[in-house]
Amino acid sequence: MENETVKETVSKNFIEQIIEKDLAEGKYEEICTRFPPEPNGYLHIGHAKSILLNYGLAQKYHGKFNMRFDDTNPTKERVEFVESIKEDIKWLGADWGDRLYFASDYFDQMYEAAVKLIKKGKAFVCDLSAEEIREYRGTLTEPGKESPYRNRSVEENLELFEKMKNGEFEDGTKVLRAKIDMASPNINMRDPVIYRVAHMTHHNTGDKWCIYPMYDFAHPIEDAIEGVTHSICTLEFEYHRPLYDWVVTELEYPHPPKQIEFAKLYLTNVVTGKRYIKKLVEDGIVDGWDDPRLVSIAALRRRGFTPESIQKFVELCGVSKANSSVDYAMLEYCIREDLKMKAPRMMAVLDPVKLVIDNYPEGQTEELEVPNNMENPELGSRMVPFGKELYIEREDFMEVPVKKYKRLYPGNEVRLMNAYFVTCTSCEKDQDGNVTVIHCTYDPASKGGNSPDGRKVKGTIHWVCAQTAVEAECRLYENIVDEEKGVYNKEDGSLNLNPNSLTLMEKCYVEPELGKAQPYDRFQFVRNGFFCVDCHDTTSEKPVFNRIVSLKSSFKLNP
RNA sequence: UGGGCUAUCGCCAAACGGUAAGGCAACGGACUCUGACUCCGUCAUUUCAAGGUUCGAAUCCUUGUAGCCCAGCCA
Repeated sequence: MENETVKETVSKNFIEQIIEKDLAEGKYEEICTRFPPEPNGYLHIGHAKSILLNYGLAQKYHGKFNMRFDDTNPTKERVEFVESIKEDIKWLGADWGDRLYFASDYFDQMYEAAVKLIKKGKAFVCDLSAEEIREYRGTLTEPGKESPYRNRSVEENLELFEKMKNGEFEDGTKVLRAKIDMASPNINMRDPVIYRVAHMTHHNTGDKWCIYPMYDFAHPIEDAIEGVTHSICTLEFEYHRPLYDWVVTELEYPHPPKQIEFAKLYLTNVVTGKRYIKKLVEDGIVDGWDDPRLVSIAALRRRGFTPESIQKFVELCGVSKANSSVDYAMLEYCIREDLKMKAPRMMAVLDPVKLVIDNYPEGQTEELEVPNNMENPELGSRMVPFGKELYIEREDFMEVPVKKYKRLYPGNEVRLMNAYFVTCTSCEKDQDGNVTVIHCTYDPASKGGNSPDGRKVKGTIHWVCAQTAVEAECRLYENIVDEEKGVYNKEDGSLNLNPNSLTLMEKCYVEPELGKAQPYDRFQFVRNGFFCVDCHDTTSEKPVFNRIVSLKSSFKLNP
């Protein structure tokens, strides 16, 4: 509700500057952007940048945002992907309203556009094979040769193209090419193929067509038909822009759209890129497209990231034309920032060891009221059971403390969070020297976590009551930091390690309240990080928590 | 070696000829019932390099250097 216009003076990115200039010059009355994925895979964090950028621009300048499936190549596309893409975009918060389109719905218009080019003498049917076309194209340093079919008459081209459409030719035997310039230094302009024959069932148009337009021809037409004003795409299409412009010019669209390119988003230490994620999935290195170790939108969602955190992240990354790789720490910052006030702060012991309070009455239990989020009273409070035997984090006890250690060690007094002060008296160990039980005494006067005599303790540790604790499984994902060799080996194309290392903590104890948590519920586990209930393993008796992100710590137990 | 694009702190990224924003990370310190959070402080005399123009250059000019992209009937 509040319009805290503290709005930091965020500088405008270069696309916003272009749009504002166009608007100021009256070039367009209203802008229109679009997100045009090919339904050939799942969306990932990189797409989020494009989606949120296009959607955000439309919002900011009170324009329109189109959702369009660029489904011009049936060999790669599946309906399964169009559904997942729609779901992911909705989840991210981009609302296309009723502006959902399919490039395949424009096939008739594209066909007519091709006929128009033929009639203008700007396109011709070519009989060269794929290999021959490649040979004729020339190289990066040498100009190409003109196709022997380049000078067919308009009538012949028209007739041949119609026959292509009617299925009279086999796949690969004929293509329609734009007639531009075989000597152009820009290879994209060397009579590019704009229509190919492919006898294949399309997910949307079925068997109606056996010829399909190429991206370079189809895309500008799609944009023009929809009234897109700013067609924002990634850098690799920059060199295609002359062709984009050629198409809209030759087709004589009254208000041609304009292509603008920006740099893709890369994240350090993770696998971005549809191709590589796909490979990890297909090779069985991960469980599926939504394996929480991935950075696909589905995976981030399952891991527990919020749409808000991703919006914030994309906003923070900015938009430019410089290839760059954003530090994963930035994403972590965004999710911590978002969940800090929203998530209840609960107690869970991931690596438990038993703590016995020797002077606590045998058989006694009590319930303590604990605030759900000390910094956000709106989240209320809960009752947490307490008893003689508790579990605490193994890490919170050291028989021989290291310097500066302020948690539990023989003789030291600490606070059990929101409960009592306890002083460690001794510990029991097994034959291997592992601590099995820690003994302590408590100060009944310190109930609630403060001593009436005003004495202070240095450390506060978290705990769960052994008798009422719920067993759970926690999955810790640790991002690989300072790992310069990365995940993908460019030399041999191999993927040598997971984007995040995974540690399974199978015997965790959580407070009873957490046992009731539902999929997607998010919590901060005191001193451990932010966790989210996994949405998959609902069959399991034990709740499963995915760690979204750990908490920062300036104290290292093992330096 | 043809063409297109890009170079500003460890990582993103502003600055549009007027004297290098901001965020992340890092590092100090304060605070703390989470070694978290919060708070305060430090962090580019210099913008890939070298020349030049100018009272004045990250911005303009020259010449280099490095990286990315393009030779699919993929998008």
